[in-house]
Amino acid sequence: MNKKFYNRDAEIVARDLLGNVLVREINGNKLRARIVETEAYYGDDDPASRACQNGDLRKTMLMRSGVILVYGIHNNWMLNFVTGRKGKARAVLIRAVEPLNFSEKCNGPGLLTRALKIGKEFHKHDITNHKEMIVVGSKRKNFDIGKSFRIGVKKDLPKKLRFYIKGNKHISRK
DNA sequence: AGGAAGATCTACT
DNA sequence: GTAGATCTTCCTA
Repeated sequence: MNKKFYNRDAEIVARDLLGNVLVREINGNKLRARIVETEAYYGDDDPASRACQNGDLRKTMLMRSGVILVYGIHNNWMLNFVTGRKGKARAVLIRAVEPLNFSEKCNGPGLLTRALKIGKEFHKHDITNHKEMIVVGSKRKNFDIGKSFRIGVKKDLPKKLRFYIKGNKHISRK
């Protein structure tokens, strides 16, 4: 997926990311995983996002779209992509993926980063131009998209910002 | 320097 | 269903 793909509102990118394939290359081995669950995060006026505070996370969310943002919480790393126009503070969280050519469980944001060995090293790197991790488009998009409120957040916005592939067995929750 | 909060996961009841 | 582990980041003094 090119930069133009990410250069839209977080909600749109989150929805369009479903079904695409995340390719993680480790020592020449390619692990492929289909994205099945995402969430959109905003900076300003989003009480769930730490980017509504000052700090490195907010700064990163203000960077150009396509930047990888890795956020650590409770001994887990969260994988995000910065979206929207520069200066907008928006990002999409990858909450769950479906393993295609390996077997570790990826039905949760912390689990997938562990299975794919994604850590702080990727913070601020570029997902549209990276040797070890990219997202490739998929034509197989004949599925229904489900919507819900975000999971695990203390204070959510009054809007459904979580998207998932309906009926998929690898989403973190129904 | 210290502390609290946080977008989680696992295990046990 | 509930509790506890465990770590990074940000805020305050």
